[in-house]
Amino acid sequence: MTPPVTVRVRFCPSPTGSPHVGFARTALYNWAFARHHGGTLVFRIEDTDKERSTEESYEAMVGAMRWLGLDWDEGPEVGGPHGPYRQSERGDIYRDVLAKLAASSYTYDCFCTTDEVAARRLEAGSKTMGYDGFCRELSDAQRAVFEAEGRKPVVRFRMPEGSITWDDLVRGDITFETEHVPDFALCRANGDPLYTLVNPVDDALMDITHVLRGEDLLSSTPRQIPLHQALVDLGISTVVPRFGHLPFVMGEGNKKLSKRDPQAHLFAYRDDGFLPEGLLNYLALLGWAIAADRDVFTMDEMVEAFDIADVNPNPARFDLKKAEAINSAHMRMLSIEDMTDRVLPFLKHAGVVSDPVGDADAQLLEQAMPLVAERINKLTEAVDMLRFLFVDEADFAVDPTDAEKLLDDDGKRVVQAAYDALADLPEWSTAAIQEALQAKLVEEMGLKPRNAFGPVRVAVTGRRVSPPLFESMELLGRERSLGRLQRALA
RNA sequence: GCCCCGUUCGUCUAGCGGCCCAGGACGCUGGCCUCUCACGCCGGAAGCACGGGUUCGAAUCCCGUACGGGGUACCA
Repeated sequence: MTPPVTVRVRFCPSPTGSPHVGFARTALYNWAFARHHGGTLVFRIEDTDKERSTEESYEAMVGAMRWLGLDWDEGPEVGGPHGPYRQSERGDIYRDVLAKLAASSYTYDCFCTTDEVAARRLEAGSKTMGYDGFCRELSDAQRAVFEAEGRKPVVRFRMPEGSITWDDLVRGDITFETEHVPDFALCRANGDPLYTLVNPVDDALMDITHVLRGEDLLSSTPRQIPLHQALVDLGISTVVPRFGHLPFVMGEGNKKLSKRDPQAHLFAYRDDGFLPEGLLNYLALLGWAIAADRDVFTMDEMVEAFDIADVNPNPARFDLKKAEAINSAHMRMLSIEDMTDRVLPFLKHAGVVSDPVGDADAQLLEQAMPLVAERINKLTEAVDMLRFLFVDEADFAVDPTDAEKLLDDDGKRVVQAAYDALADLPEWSTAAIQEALQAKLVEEMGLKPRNAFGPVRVAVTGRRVSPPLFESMELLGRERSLGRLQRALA
């Protein structure tokens, strides 16, 4: 199933709150679909809900897309021929479309209050919820009565008779009987347009060909298709887009990942040291597979292989462990230079190096990164791994728990022996250090390697977990290394 | 209540009628490697929700049931 070459998709979050992982997954699939087909990705901001939309959230949405590296062809900051791309700036457009719709009686004014509708339903014992069409065929006289009462109408779409069927890109044929789809409101009584109007209208006006969105919007599709058809009929647009409804990303338990869930926040992963490409790769796996026996891939590879028809319709649970494992695979794909660049902000933030970083520290970092690159799974892990190299001697501290475990009396004897072996070492190199310690601690004292080097490691790096010991000591230098050994004996 | 969607190892998935007494990954687990950690390598346990059909043959198609999810707003 090859879509036309003129693929145009959109990603249109509402700027309410902080972007979450579902946001990223939907953005990713739209992006991959657009790129795969050489199409256009429109980034639109759905901020018609003035109560909940915030500028801060808008900035976060744009920032999230930038961090993820998902670029868009039309939208905020890049413009485009169908702007503006924030719905709060498109009021005139919606008013105009609403007027055209009303003139062709696709819509009607409805004066009912929510309470009245509910009361009628109760009385009739009706099984269907939603609006009952009371104002569909209002006479001028009835209308006049309502207006005399000072009522302001909402505008409702007149749902056609029959059924609505579409071939969902993810799920295949889906049919709704329109008797189960009540006439819905397109704008508030005060004239403010609602999502129900604005979303399909913008898709139509922006020539969107494929709508890929969350499963939660599936039941709004039977309302949107007739509206699109009305817009085509009125010459406002030319085609009804195709729809594809993506499965949810679920959290713990079996609930859709909600914004209140701490695990849901996208920036939490950024701050935790995830690589955007690692997170994206993991998110892609939640509903799509590149091959039967493979799950680590680059975004280029995803673009090449992505087919919306392969997307799995059932909801997927977010698994942090696997996300970390995938991220770790991407960490190992990074060059040392690249990883260094990405680790640097975390080192600065933790105060391990100054900002901007000094020449000496930069050089030390360059030498140290190869030692840690293979043993960290997230960028943040470099901080604890490297701190001992950069810290001032006065501020150097040994982890109390590790000290208690390894720097007991036996441990101190080992450290003393290590000091003796190294004090007069003619050449301070990894090989020489290793040779000297090996000879003294292992061969002479008969210690097992892990028991020999453990106490030394804690004394020198401050932790039981560190980069390789001998290399670390070389980088630290003779004076600081010996100083720390001595300090551990105190 | 009504409408819609979904259901393969604990989790994410491959599978689109015979290649499957179901493959991969994460996790778990036994071992190897090893100066810690991490990486890497070898092995193991673990799954087609249930019941009917259709068919020579079903994880794959159809129908029910159960369970899960979504919608049912002058939110998006």
